[in-house]
Amino acid sequence: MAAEPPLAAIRSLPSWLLGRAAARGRALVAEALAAEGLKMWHHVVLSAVRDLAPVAQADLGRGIGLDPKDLVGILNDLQSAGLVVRAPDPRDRRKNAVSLTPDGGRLLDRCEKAAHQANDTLLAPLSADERDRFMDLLIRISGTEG
Amino acid sequence: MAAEPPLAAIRSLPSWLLGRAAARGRALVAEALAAEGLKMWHHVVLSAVRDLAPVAQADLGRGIGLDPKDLVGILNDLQSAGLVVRAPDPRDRRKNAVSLTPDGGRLLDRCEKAAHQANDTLLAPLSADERDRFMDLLIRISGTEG
DNA sequence: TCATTTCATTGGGGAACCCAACGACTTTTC
DNA sequence: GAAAAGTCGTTGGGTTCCCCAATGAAATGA
Repeated sequence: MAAEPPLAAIRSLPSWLLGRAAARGRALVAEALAAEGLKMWHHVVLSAVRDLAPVAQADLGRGIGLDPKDLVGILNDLQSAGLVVRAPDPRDRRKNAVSLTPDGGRLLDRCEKAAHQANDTLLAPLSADERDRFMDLLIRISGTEG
Repeated sequence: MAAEPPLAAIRSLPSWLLGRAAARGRALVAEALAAEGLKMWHHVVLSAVRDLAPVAQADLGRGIGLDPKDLVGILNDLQSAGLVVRAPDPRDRRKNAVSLTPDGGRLLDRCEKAAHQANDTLLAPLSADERDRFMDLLIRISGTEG
């Protein structure tokens, strides 16, 4: 029963540390993407569209865990900027087939570079070996592999 | 250059996984604390007050990284519920000396139990050894040790 | 004395997250 | 082939977290 330093009760909670680390990561990535004029979700959607195109909005949202409501706004932004196109799906007229434009592909490349740099900064305190280990643990905790 | 599975570009970003894991942790803790009628920040402030009392609001906010503006609202809630008291500091009349009431202490105990259970659920996929390792890495990434 | 700083408080706001309901359209089922 | 049930994109609402600017009161240092 050693005397705990002040604030240890909160600071030693995994959920607390996770929140702080995530906030730091978010801030670093947001700062990096701001140079391209994009938010985090713009980048995420852009990347998912490249991987899945042509894809319906509902499938897109499910793939990245984004609410359909919020996806509408993101796609409006991306389409206005000419990074993405929505085309009616002839096989199912309820659907929009979302695809990447050449401009969107180029911007995505730059975003990925920026995001990777931000993540390098985030993980700077860790060795390469520790980063691998960290990612492995993170994947198992995040519930992403379902 | 093995073909990456779809969505790997985003899902393999540490900042992305960190965000998902933190969201899961937040949800688990929020659910646990809801049984006591408290939000995450109520619990955090309550815990910090116990460790630091009597403490000025500004010091409290700095200790847990909470904006002074938001701290006002949290303390209003806690004081209305009789969990915390604000007393003018005779040595510096600008300050409010915040302290815990007996009720606040009892509720905090219950909150800590609930929060620990939620964190056990969060870390359930990890062995005890891996949890220690994960926490160590997390501390170094979160920028909390400054 | 007076300039600077810190205090608690009020104001506003951006961004991530989630839920309910709608018209248009599809598929299923009788 | 018509009604039922489900899905699509969209619009509406809402909560939580995180940060900045400005105020009046009070302390501090020159």
